[in-house]
Amino acid sequence: MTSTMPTTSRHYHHGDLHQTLLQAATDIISEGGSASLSMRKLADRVGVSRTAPYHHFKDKNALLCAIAEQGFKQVEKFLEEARNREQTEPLTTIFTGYVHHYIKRAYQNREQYDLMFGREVWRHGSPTASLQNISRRHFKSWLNWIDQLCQQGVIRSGDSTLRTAQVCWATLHGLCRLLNDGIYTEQSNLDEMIDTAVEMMLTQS
Amino acid sequence: MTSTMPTTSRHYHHGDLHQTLLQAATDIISEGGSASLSMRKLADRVGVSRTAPYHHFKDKNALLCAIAEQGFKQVEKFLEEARNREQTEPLTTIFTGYVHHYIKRAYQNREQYDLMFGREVWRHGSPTASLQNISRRHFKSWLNWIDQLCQQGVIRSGDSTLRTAQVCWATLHGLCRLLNDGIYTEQSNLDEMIDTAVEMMLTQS
DNA sequence: GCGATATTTTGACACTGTCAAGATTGATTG
DNA sequence: CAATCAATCTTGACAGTGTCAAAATATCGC
Repeated sequence: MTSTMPTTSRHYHHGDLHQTLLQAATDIISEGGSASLSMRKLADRVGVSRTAPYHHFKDKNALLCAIAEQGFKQVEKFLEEARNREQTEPLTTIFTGYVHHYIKRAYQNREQYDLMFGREVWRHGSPTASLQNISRRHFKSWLNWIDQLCQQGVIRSGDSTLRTAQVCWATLHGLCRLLNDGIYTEQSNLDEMIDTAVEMMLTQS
Repeated sequence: MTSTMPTTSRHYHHGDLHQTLLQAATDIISEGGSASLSMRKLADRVGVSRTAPYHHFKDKNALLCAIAEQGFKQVEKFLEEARNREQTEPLTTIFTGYVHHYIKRAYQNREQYDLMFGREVWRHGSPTASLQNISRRHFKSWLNWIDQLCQQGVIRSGDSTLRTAQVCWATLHGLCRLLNDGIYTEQSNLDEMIDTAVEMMLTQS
């Protein structure tokens, strides 16, 4: 039945435990946060013994890093898609749309977002090499875009576009966190807030 | 010896365990985050038995809330002091100074800051009633100030000063988090970034 | 088929939060 | 001053946690 399994995936006993664990862990976390993820319960849910996951992820930390990594891949892909629309849509529209999307995605995947940028991995844990790489790569993409938008006069730039990119992203990030952490609970005004934030960045008042 | 102890503090067996616990817990957390705070180790360090703290704080959650609460008290006090200087200093200078101070304080007390605004308490835990109160009160103070600065033409206001206040604070918060969570590790450029952020908020370009 | 290797399991250890029940102490009241 | 009562603290216990070591099992290359 699984005899003609090709290419990439290994499937010794379980099929593809690595991928299964990743998916199940993401599900668990999306409900109760990374604190609610127990390696033992995870193994239980997937149907393997307590320590089986340790052959696919060195640590709980490594598992969390892998989840974060997936998030970066998705966001990076979306940024590319946005920039590919540069010929067909006005830049301001694209940028505004991207910001709206970014924040909403962060909200829909709060816990994953927290892993991507939170202290648990980056300060208390130890970010995987590959997580560090993809994270750096993604920020470079963002910087690249903001730089272009500054040159094209779309975004208010100060002395340094690097600083501008940092601050712009910090603003997005701040909004995400206030939403995700349950401080601004009313998402009814969310769109308004995002628009206000974007207006602060754009050149046109 | 402790016979003439007056006024506020109780001191049955220990002296003032409540306060001692709060202080010790703050110390522990400031090193390794709230995850590194174990109720048992805390009790141990203070020199009482494992469950003694539970007579002063219902939960680990309650203890964390108490720590967060102290943080709000300090920040609130500082905001008041800033506004009291309104006659003697230009408003722009005061505002800029406040922002710098706010972010630096957040960085110096990262873990406490995380408790004040993080998901651990606000979403996964259950914020104490008194924590909710002081937090709300503090945001009202901030809103009040921003409202005034908008009216005085210091800060760029959009349609709603409420939204402006939210976005301005989100920006501060975002910077704090990027710093605190170890994503922007170089604090050498911190002052520049803060200035860029402030410029984005001010009317004068 | 055989040996090497990847994968999974069982057992164990030290740790966690916190509940229940008992012991001790301090304040209060008669 | 003595007795009562409540506040405070301790000991014992339970179910959980992450993860290491060693043993068992399955799969692959030859």
